[in-house]
Formats: sequence, structure tokens, C-alpha cells
Amino acid sequence: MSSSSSVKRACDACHRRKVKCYGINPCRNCSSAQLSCTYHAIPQKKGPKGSRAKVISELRQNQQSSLSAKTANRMNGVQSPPCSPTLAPTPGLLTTEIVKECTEFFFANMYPTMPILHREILEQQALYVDQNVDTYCLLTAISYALQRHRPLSLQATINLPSINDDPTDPQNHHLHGFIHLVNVYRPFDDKFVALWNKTRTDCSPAYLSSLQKQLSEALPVYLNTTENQTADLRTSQQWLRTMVWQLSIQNGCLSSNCDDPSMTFQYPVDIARDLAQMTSQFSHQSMEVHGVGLIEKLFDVACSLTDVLSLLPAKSDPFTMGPRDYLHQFMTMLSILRNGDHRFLPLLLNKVHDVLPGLVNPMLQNAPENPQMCADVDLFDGFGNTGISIPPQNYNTMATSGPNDYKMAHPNGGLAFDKRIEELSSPSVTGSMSAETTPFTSPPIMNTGMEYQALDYPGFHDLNSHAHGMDFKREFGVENGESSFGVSSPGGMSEMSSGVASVNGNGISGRRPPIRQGSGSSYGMPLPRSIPEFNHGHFSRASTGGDDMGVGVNGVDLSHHGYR
DNA sequence: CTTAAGCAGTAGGCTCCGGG
DNA sequence: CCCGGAGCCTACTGCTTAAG
Repeated sequence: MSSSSSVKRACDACHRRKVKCYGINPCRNCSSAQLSCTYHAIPQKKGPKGSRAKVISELRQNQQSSLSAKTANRMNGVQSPPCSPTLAPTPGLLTTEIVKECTEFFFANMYPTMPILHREILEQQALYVDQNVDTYCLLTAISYALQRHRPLSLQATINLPSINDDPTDPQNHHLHGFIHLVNVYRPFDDKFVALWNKTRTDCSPAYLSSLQKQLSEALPVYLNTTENQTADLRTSQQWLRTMVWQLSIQNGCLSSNCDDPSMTFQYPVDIARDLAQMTSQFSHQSMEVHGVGLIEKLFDVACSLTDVLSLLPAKSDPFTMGPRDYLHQFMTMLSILRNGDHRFLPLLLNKVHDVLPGLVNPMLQNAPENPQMCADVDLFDGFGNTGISIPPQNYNTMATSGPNDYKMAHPNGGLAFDKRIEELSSPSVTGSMSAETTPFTSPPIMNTGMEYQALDYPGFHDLNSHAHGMDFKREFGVENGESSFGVSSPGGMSEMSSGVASVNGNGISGRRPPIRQGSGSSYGMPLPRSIPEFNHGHFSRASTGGDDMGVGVNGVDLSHHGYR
């Protein structure tokens, strides 16, 4: 404590003893202790030495970590222990029971897609967890990943695995699925990432077509894998097909009269149909276990579907499944997966509203603040038709078109929608447009810092009268063991729906940033900040370092280890 | 636009109270 | 007597603003 009588400088002895010095020589303390009163100590230089605000940033970080830990514990109904002020492990924070439960959960659910830990070794080391810092950190990371629904970010330094790598591993049989997953991602090398990030421009239709072919052949029709693995494999495969298709349209490689379905504007519908049919066969749990990575993939596929949806004619037969029904399915999935933690639903709804403004009640813009409002959303007109006759609000923002051009794209206007898309997406056109005005995109629709409360999406009224709040399995036709959708070969390219690629459409609205903005969205949509921007199950387009960018599977970098 | 002065916030050193 | 730590002091830093 400093007082008005404090001396400017304490003598060496008083300074060392931390007692009040009176400043005289010899001072009272030195006199009574019979010490020589000296002032030899060299005062330290005052003021900050390192970078400024180091302490305050540390404090902020510590408080944030503490808050996260408390939140996580509260979620599990566990009383939060006092936060350790040091970096040392807090005794009792990670109990044997928690370690055992996490281990069990990991090997039961996540090991098939993340075979990165050896169970016996892990269990052996877990006994000495307090003596083994590395294992402690690893187990803590697993706990964190499980509690926070985040994939492990451990970087693989292994070669391409094979079934016979370790005959003693009791989990060996799970490698089948993992190798399948590697095969799905194998075609995505540095070249693809460079093209994706636009650090390369030599993108040929033949290359993209070859990629689609490899993708469609990457998985066998019948997978000898667990349901969890199958859900991840099938979803990843369809999502990657969508990514390649997006690259195709970015490079103006699509054509309305191409023999290769993957090079047409209809392809997202095929993908959506296949994925919708596949996901209908998966249990809720088998999809949720993959966390937000799988949700993002569903979201990406649904976004591409939405983009082409505005161009499709109303289905003639209201009693068959169509693109809008697939979209409905994806919305329902986004609304119920992850226990209502559906940040992607409002993004998709906003995109639908933006691309197909006639479909969604304008009040939907307030959806995040008004969760119940989703129950009243009438997306379709009751006959499975979207509001095709209503021009997109921002259509006239496109550089190549005046406001009146819409009439040309309208069915009555007489311009084929494929023709129209080709015109809009051809390099000669897009080259004159800014990245912001590229077709097939969504404009920035919300702030990055936006957080969404739990948002119910009980469904919207449409022709198929999907009941609100329906059970997941019933909703997707699983309960009675059959899908309510058309049959298509899993993972393969399917025939186009009849009549979908005909002349129709109202032009394509929106703008698409060419570079993926560091989020799960392939549309450059700013996602809520709460959605982790790292460790998505796929790569990010935010990076400009395409050449050294690894293509990952659930956060595991495969590109440097022969998975090319 | 550049430069310098002023200002506010920050970090670290200091004294020394008071509990053990 | 030891020493943790409260409170004060001051050098330092980065931002803002005014002057040239």
C-alpha cells in the first residue's frame, strides 16, 4: 500500500524485507537490525516490455475459456469446478468415468470415420492419465470434441491405411469404411483446390467430368460398413458432387444439351434426389454423430438445389416427388438434426426467400427473432409450385440485364432457361461482372456475428402435406422400411427427372462471391460466428494458398500422405 | 498527406500493510 | 520475520487530432 509518507525509494534492506523505509540513511529498520543501509539496487526500467495489451488479452482468453468450461459443464448437468488459475490440469476435472464414457462413445460412433486412435493403447494410458500429459491433452481434446460437437483436429501423419495394417487391432474391421472415405476424397488434390480457390484457371470440362465419374464410382452400391459410416460416406459423396458441379458452373462448363448429366444445370436436382433418398434410410443418430460437418454438407447441397429451383417448371404431376419436395426434406433435416441447433436453417430459408421471393412469406426475414414464425411459412403455393411468376427482387442488379430482361427469361418471354443460365454463367459474361454479381449465389443475408436461438422448423404446408413436427423416420419414410422417394442408385449419377430441364425459369438472382468465405457454405454466405470456421469436414475456400492446402476428411489432412 | 503533440490506456516496478 | 498482494507510480504505446 502506498501512503502519502511513502519514500521515493526504499533502501536495499527494506526493499528486500518489504517493510516501510523512512528514507534516511541509515533508516530506522537498518539501524535496529544493525545493517548497513545501502541503495545499491539498480531500479528496473518501468513500463511495458513486450507487446502491449498482452496481459489484458490473456485475461480475456482465460475468462472465455472459463466461460466455455462452465457452459459445457452446465450442459451436462455437472457443477462447474473452480477454475484453475494455472495451466496445470485441475484434479478431478476429467474423471475416470468421463474418460471411459468418452472412449466408449468415440469407438462406438466416431472411430469408423476417424480411426486415429488405438483403443488398447488409449485405455492403457488412460489409467495413468494424470502422469501422461500428452494423453491427458488428447483425452481432453476428445471430450471437448464430443461435448462441443467438433471434429478432432489431429493431423494424420500416416500412409494410406490398409485392412492389414495392424492385425491385432480389434477395431480393424472399421477400416473398410475409412478406406472408402479416403477413396471418396482421393480425387480432390491440389489442382482441384487451386481451381476452387481460383489460383489456377486451367479448368477443363474433361477434368470436371472425370472428377464426377471418379466420385460416382468411388463407392460400391452395397457398403459393408456401419450405418454411421454409410451416412457419412454417402453424404460426403453427394456433397463433393455438388462442389464439383459448382466449380463447373463457375468455369462456364455447363451446357443444356450435354450428354454428361453432371455437366448440365439439372445436376443439383439429381444430387439432391439421391441424397434425399439416401438420408431417408439413415437414423437420426447416425447422422448427428458426424456433427456440424454433415449438416453443412446437407446445407451446401440444398443451396445448389435452391439455385436451380427457380429455373425449374412446376411439376405437372402433383403426386410425385419433385425438386421442391427434396428442398423441403433438407429443410426439415436442417431443422431437426443436432437437437435444434440449426443455425443453417435460417440461412437456407433466407436463400430460398432471396432466390425465390415468391415462395416465402416476407416476414420470414425475421425468422431468427421469431422462431414460431417458421410454422407459418408457406413455402409453396399448395400445388408444389413455387412463385415462378414473381421476378426475383434483385434480378435487376445483374450487370448484363436490365429490369425488363426478366420478361425475356420468363416462360412466356420465350428464352430457354438453360440458354439463359449459359448466358449468365459463361465466362464472357461473368468476366464483366464483379464477383459479387456472379449468378448462382446468395447475397450476404445476415451479419456474421449473428447468433440464432433454437429455431423450430416444423415444416411448411405443401402439396405433400408433411405434418408439422413429424417423427424423423416417419417424415423420411423409414418407419415402414421404405423410402417415399424414387429409387436411384446410391452414389451414382441418376437419370434426370422428366421435363425439368425444359424451357422455363425466371432468371437467376443473387450474387456469388467466387471464393468460399471461410465457412461451411459454398456460397460465401457469412455464417454465424458461432459456427466454427475451422475443422469443417471439408476444406475452406478462404485460403489463398491452394498449392499447399490439404484436402481433409473430418479435419484429417490426407493430401500429403499419398491420398492424391 | 505527413508529422508531431496530446491523450488515454496499459504494463510493470515499486512501496509497504498486514496476515501467518 | 516472511512474504502475498493491494495500491500507487511511471514509462511506454498506440490512437486521435491539429498543424504544416
